[in-house]
Amino acid sequence: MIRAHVPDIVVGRLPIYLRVLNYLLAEGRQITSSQELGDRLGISSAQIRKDLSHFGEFGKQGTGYDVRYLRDQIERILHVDRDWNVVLIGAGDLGHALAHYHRFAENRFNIVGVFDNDPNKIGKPLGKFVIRGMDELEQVIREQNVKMGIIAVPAAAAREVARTLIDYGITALLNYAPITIIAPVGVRVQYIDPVARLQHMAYYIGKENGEES
Amino acid sequence: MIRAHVPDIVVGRLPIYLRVLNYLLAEGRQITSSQELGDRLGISSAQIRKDLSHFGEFGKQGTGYDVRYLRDQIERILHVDRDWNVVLIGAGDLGHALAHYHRFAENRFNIVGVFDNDPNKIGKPLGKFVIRGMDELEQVIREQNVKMGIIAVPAAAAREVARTLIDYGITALLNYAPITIIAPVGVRVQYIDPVARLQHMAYYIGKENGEES
DNA sequence: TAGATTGTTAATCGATTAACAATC
DNA sequence: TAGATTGTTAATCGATTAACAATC
Repeated sequence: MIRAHVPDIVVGRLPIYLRVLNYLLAEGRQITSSQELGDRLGISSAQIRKDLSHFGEFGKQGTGYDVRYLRDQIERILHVDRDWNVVLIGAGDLGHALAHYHRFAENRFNIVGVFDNDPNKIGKPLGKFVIRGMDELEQVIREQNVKMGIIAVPAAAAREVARTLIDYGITALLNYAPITIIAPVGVRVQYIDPVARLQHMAYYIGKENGEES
Repeated sequence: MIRAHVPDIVVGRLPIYLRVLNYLLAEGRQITSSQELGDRLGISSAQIRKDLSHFGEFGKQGTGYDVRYLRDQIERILHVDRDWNVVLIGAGDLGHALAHYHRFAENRFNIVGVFDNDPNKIGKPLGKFVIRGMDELEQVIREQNVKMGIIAVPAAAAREVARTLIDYGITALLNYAPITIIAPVGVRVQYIDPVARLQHMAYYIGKENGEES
């Protein structure tokens, strides 16, 4: 049965399923089960079966799932069975690490340009890239049909960068700056904030050290 | 009224509230409201009031919240009104960026050591640190009362690193490697996976480009 | 006082889990 | 066939929202 509307939280788990399936494949496994996947991910088998049921039927009763088939299906569902071009804005330390991060290309997210507004950086090499000025951004986005952008600039510049990217047609933003981006409908934003994650965990550690909140 | 049990999802939003309160403070604002906070964060004012109600009463009817007071209270609740020592494992590109990431120290998360198992890296400088061997890890954790660890090693090494950190008494892991860590109770794990985030968004972009799932 | 906004309750909405018929 | 595991239903659990009395 195919879904009317898939909860976003379910979509967000598919990349994790994809990852564990790729590991199973690398181990040479041909068949798996919702139980095994759940054990590896620390979630219930029921949740995995329920999540998958939003998209179709992928297993066989009594047997389980063909690892490669399920992997391929999830890639198709997520639309990651193709290349995606991505622009990276910000050529500081973070931009440097992201420009070198091999997992993007391994997963078919191809960075097609690194941009910065610092005249001292423009024209300089960064890994296999040459840092470009923001004046070239629109052209690259349009010519390479870029839909995804990574924001790796300081907080003070991030809102303006987001606005520019959206103006130029970007509809998915991965934002490393510690600001909330209020985007128009049709534009997705995901946040990466390691400080917020540490703060989240600090709540629990502090508690266990015997203090009330 | 003080809570029996605060949902984890509520705790996870406190760092975001903290962030916007700090921005308001930097703008010189003295008073705010759940409405204003919600507008800035793209969530409902009701949710903010409900979230805060798990921890006490922080506002005044008819007036709103004192920005500084609420900020201080949330810092106290999250236990981020103090320094936390953190170890960083992995001195590759990612470790390099993290070692330079000023927001950790600005938010009182102090990296007290950078570790790697590569003999060619051990002893080399990395920003203000000197890369140390894994044999020094236990001593640093115990002497500096470290409870938090950041994992920035390749996937193949990450599980073993996590196990070691937990053995040495770490109870909060920020994991950048694309693996799931099954940790014992009392140990928290947070994940940073930019590829998973891009894949999550690819689902929606692909759809809008006119394809079924 | 009049106006505004909180804190809280109750209703709604949504996600997870348990259980099991279907079936490989 | 017997055993195993899926896909799905219904029940449970939890989170969000709406509404408003309390009150500054």
